[in-house]
Amino acid sequence: MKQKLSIKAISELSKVSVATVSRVINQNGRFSAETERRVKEVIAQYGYVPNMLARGLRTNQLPIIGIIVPDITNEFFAQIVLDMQMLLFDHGYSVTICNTNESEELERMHLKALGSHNVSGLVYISGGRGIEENELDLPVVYIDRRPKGRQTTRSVVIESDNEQGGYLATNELIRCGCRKLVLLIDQFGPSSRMDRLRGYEKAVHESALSMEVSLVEVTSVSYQDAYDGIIRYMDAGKTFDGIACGTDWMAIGALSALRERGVRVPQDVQVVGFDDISTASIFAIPVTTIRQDTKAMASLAVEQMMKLLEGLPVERSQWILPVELVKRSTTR
Amino acid sequence: MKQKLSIKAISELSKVSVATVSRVINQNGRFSAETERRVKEVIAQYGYVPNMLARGLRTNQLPIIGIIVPDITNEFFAQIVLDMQMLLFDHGYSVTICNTNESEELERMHLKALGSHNVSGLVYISGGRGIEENELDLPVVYIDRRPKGRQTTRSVVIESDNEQGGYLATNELIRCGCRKLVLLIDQFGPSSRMDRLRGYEKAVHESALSMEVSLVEVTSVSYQDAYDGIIRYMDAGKTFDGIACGTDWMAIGALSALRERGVRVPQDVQVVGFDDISTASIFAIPVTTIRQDTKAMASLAVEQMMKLLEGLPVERSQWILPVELVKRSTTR
DNA sequence: CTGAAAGCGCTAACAA
DNA sequence: TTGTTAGCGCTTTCAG
Repeated sequence: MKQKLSIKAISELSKVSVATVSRVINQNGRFSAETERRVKEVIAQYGYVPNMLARGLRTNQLPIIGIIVPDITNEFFAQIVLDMQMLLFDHGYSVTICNTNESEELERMHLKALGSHNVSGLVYISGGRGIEENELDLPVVYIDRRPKGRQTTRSVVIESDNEQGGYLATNELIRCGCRKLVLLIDQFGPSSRMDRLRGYEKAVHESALSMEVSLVEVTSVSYQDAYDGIIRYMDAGKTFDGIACGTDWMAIGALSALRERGVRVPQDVQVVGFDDISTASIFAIPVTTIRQDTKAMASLAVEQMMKLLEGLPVERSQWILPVELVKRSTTR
Repeated sequence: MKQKLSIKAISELSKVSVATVSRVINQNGRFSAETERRVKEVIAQYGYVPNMLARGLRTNQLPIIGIIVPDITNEFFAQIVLDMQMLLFDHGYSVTICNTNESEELERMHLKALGSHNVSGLVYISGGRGIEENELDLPVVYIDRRPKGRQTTRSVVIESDNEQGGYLATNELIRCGCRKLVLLIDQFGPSSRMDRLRGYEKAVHESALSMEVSLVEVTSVSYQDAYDGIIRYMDAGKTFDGIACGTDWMAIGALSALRERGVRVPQDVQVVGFDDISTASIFAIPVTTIRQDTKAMASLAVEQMMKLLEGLPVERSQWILPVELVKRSTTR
């Protein structure tokens, strides 16, 4: 097996001290052009790769970013994770994924593990309690959620304009003639969902029409819970003509429930989702939804993370990205 | 900020040597019950967490498993990754995800990075060239692909019974009356797709009917490529009455193409997918497909990985998991 | 500009 | 049963 070389081996091969090799590798300190050339040559020739553990032990950190996410199976999250992973890789960082399944217990344990691995930074995607001041002194980028407590100094929040999204969604329904709205959300409700709610209400308020609005709260953002929730709601004899959903999968669950009960969409009831995952566009009735710009979120997240890592000032600690209504067939 | 304690601090606090603390933590060597109690108490009280980097530097490995996957955005892969991450976590391992985007270049670079981080093992999900003998001396579990070269000693292959899957798919089409089949696959074709092809052929052969079979090769397993492929095929004037697809997203792309051209499913053309991702079940026409048991794959993968890590013998180096036909509405 | 040497936190001989 | 100590491979003073 290809024996791994140490910096010592390289130093001997290139007739300089390990200190100098280290300097060349990290491009700090001084060294002559000639030395640099020789060292680099040896490194290239033998395919030397520095041992990150040893380096990490000295510097107290590894070029790894921990990503904490509720469920990588959710396309919306997966998309962000994918993009971040690729971008971070270009900066020389690896990522380690921690699925929390929305469990705070698991989150805490993951946090501990990440700490013991001396990761350089953390990305929190949606949900969870967030990191507390002084718990782990790391740069943190929050995506799609605001931490509960006060925001720590070395952290940045990135989210879509959820309020505007909620507003656009509700507005679309109202504009298309809905007067009895259902807001379908999960009861867990991180900040992003709360913001959407505010947008819903703002739109209703602004319309100045006599509207009826009710909240249907379900356990999770899953297809199944949404489906069950709407079935139950209908079976309780409630009527409505529009549903604004917290996520696309919820919208799809709701649509399935409506189909199950023979309700026509968009004639009898209109529906708007949120996120714009690919399934939304190819569903039986392509779903009108609010698109979040996952690519922009990922690249902004990485950009800000790099600044935090380098100790550079960040322009702002909260970023709000625009959203967009994608009109398809579940609204008239 | 909560100062991180070292093993030395713990040893002083509990009035024993660092060696003893290490013994207690790793539960090896000998120590009295009383000592153990005291050390454990101190550890618990101060919330001490061992520094994995230092440990890794000594032992030459970190409790991290690298997962190499083409695209985490694909639900089929995401599901396996999610389950493995959870299971591995229970064994004290973290995972780091490497998206290769099907690029061998990226794969090679990831491999290098993983090596420099001294990961304990590797999981290869679908695609890529695989690890070569003596390239990196690690336990490797391959899922949904067989390595190209000779299988290294410390490796295990886990895959669905793809041939049987192909057979079931084609058989279903034939049984439902199809006589002019299209096999829609991606030209990249890792081993799994080749096996499916063999299954397709076997079914055709066995039927002893006069069948017409043609291959439509597309660039990738994406929705769009499948859609384009079928549109192009139809526009070239070709006719057919059944399509067996390499993946569910391909099936969904094909179905969209058929709808676009006004072809009725399953009356005029019948379609079978592969994988059984959730979108398949809620598509406009719920897709008949071959279900792969991702949960079983993930848990078997982790189980085998643990054996390899512990140097235990593995019962077998190749595992083939059963698949299942899920009949829905794209076949009669 | 370069080298010698200390030490990051831990494990594993080797002694006691 | 426990303690002492030598590194693992690297970075980083401190001298030269």
